[in-house]
Amino acid sequence: MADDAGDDENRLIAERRAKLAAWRERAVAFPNDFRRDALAAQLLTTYTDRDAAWLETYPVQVRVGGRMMFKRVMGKASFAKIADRSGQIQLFLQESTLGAAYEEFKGYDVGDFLGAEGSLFRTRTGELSVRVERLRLLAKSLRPLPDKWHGLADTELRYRLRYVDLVMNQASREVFRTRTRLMRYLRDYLDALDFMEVETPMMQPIPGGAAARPFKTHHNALDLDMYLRIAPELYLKRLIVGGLERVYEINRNFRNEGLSTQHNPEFTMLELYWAYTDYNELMELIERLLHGLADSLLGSRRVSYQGREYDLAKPFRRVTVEQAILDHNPVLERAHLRDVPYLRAACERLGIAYRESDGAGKLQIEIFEKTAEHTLFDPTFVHAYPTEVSPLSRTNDADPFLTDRFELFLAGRELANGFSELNDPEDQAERFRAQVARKESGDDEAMHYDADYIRALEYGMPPTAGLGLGVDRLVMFFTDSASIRDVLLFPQLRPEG
RNA sequence: GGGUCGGUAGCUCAGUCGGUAGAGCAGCGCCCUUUUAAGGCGUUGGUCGUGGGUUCGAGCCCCACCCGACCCA
Repeated sequence: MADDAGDDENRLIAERRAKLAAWRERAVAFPNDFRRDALAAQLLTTYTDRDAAWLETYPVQVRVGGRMMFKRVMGKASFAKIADRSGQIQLFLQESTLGAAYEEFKGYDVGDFLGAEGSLFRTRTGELSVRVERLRLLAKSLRPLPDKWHGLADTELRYRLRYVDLVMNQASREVFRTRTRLMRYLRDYLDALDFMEVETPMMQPIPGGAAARPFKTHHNALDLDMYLRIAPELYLKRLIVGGLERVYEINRNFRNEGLSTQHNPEFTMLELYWAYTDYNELMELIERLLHGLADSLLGSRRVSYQGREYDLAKPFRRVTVEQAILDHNPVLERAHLRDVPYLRAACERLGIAYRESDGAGKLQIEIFEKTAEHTLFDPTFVHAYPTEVSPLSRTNDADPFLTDRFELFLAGRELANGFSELNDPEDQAERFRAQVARKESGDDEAMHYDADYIRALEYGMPPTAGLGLGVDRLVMFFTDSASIRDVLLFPQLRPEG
């Protein structure tokens, strides 16, 4: 195997290889004819109330299998524990019943996969165990597992050797179980509201739907440059044009940006589009959704995250962008919040770099992000976003400087972004042209002009509201994880040196 | 990109003032038929992240780089 070229073929591995080579001489080394009839946790639960006497009177024969996590040889009898997907159960092995197989067992290593058949009993200390009558080696492990007491603690190794992390760390397995349950809940919730789950292109000729730098790739047969999507938004709204009315997609987006505890180049978003509603209804939807998630995942609406208590049962606070800026910048005056020179001066005081082409809306958002965003711990809907930074959002009827848009902040981070959709094709075309102008002035996160999307809008899109929700951040919150890498099975890391 | 901290045996970690690289677990050998981080006796195992430098002598001091964690931009 390629991975062994120059690998640390140390003595521990060499010893196990020698055992495997010897084992191949006298048996099918990797058999696949053993079948289990029970799981560890299932047995522990089922017989929890059965004492030693009962188990002697009514023998229960079981076949269990799993990875040996523990091995203790005491002369002519031994204990071992095997782990299956449900948990661990102890095996008790005796030379007197196993004969030659007992000698073989003494050569097995922690990490090996075993299949065992026998009857349940309780040890002197009351632990439910299997008195093994037949034992088989199902698969040899060549590499030693980490210390059984300390486990795998090194953060880097936990990410790089996730398979070992999952073997050793119950807490890690639990995070990913919760992640799966959370995604299941999102789907069930939306399906019950008659939403339709769809899949749209991840490879796009024009990357759209967000302000971000894309990954670029190339299709050879078409000789076409393509991009990994930064958002599915423009495709999902084409489906609203097509009459599907309620659609959602849960899948990966790709953004060619830095790595951090909050950012992975590929991350999971839920986007949903809901015709004949507006952004106010989305805020209500997301509040109910978070209630349901808390109830379902934790059984409580009080959530402890990174040492801080959150009460999701309280109504989420609502504040406009401009009010949030004023709250955190007492020196600024409302009357001047849309004056470009005034805002530029404020940016300079705050050490915020800006472009000549930045208007009042863009400058406002820069100030908001620098001064207010990280302070928004309790769930907070910030709404009334400037039109300038919301090229896909519907303009507010009363104040065209603003759009009908909100973002939800939780634990000092953006969690969701929603708005009433811009379904006026002429307004949208104008917004795209403004984005292209920004791009030409050097903003490489500005959007492209998507002519097919304009064409779709020209066929007519019903009034609609749309929401994007960062699933990884949601999982972080509900699993009390500090880093996005803790909730991704295989986070992006630099290649091994 | 900047700052702080870290990288020593398979794993978890010590390593004093610069003076022969250590422990526990795992492994190997022996003893042990109800263990619970079992116990007893013995024992193997090191590119001290990488490359330079200073020094009689570097895990330790200096420089550069690699990888990671955290904070900041």
